[in-house]
Amino acid sequence: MQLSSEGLSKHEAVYRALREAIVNGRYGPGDRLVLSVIARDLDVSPVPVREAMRRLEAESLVTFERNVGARVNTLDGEAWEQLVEMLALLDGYAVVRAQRRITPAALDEAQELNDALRDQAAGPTDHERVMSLHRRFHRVIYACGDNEYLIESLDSLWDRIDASRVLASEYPAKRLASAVDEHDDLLRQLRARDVSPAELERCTRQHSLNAILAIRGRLR
Amino acid sequence: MQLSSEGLSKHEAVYRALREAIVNGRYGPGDRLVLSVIARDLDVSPVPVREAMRRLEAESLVTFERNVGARVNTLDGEAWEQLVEMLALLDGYAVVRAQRRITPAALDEAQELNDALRDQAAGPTDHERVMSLHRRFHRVIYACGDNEYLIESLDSLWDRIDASRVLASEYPAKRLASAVDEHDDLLRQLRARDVSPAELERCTRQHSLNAILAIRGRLR
DNA sequence: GACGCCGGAATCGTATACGATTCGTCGAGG
DNA sequence: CCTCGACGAATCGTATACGATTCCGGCGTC
Repeated sequence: MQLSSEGLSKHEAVYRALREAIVNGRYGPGDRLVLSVIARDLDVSPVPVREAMRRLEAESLVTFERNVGARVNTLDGEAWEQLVEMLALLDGYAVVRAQRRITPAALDEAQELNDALRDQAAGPTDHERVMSLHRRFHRVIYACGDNEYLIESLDSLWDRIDASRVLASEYPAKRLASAVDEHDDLLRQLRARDVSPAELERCTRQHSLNAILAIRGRLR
Repeated sequence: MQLSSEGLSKHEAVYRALREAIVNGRYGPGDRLVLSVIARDLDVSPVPVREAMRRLEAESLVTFERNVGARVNTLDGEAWEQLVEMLALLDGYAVVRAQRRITPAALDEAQELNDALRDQAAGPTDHERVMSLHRRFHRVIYACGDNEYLIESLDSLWDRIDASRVLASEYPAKRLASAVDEHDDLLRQLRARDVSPAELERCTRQHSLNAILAIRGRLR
């Protein structure tokens, strides 16, 4: 692991490095995060590492056990579903907010990302790329919603979901194909501008909840 | 300030003490949190205090400025409205989840809290008590929703809103009276069980958004 | 052979120490 | 009297040190 050493304080650099490693799966659920090891790896003292880990703890990415140490958080099936349910809620609302504000440029960008996603669905699955495209697609729309806290919460939720590795390991190719179609529908609705907000929200929520249905039963 | 010294690690105790002080307004928005001062106050070294503050930072209750120090977060009018808008979203959903699960006991408890709130609305306003009753009312309902992350997020949102002191200083007595009536309506709807979830959600959302309307203009 | 106890290694939690940065103030020069 | 610079106090950020707790493996006993 390496520190991006651009005038950041060390705890900040450690924080970013650890977070990135957890969200991208280089540390998986249940993995131990030993202070002294990480400190040696990154060539800092344990103090800033502890600060970084406290922040990660507050974000529910890691869990501390007193006098034992920290581990990357693990989600059981139920917890995972509850998280995605919240994602569905926030995402649905973000889309409604975006409905009135979205620009043609943003619509085009989202369309491109979804087209790229469709290509991925056709070929052999590169999970990392799929997850990245998928998130970027949704994030383009969130950005139009123009509510900083909403975006922040959505990012945090996505990070926790990514960190759980459930999507990376259990997302069926078949579901991806459906998701791409649902994205197209969503963009159509946003372009048309004649869909009622309530209907748009209901529909978008369902899109997220479909991920639960597609994966339910695969966990545990 | 004092530490509740029950087998907690020191950073945990400091964290709770600081958080409580911020949410209850003993530290107000913009107040400085000087490490060495707090450490001396609580009779610990600065190290655990820093850990506690990093957690508070991650929860957006305080903001650090490098080499300068930490302050209790300040919300401008727009940020405050965005937060309450998110509260409306989550709260509305929590109520819908609670609709199917709520017990007569919970309904009674909520009714008692709202009755107490009505008493407060009549007499001279004790803001702290009003805020406490109000939160407890909503929390009883959240608990029935049975989604741990939803509850966690709602608590975190309420803490940020309380910490901003906007409600404590700007909530009009008139609005409190209306809110009490809306609470009664909500309980009626929950008891009746014949309201559609969509309608219940719309209605509950509006209840939270009314707080924005009541306060808009008073800020800044 | 199974069980429990003991001791050392690993790791955490906190205190202390100290260099680095910022901010305010005071004095000199204009 | 105002402006600018320099110095000192306050505060932060990080390293190091060390006691406390937990974990684990080996040894003795039954």
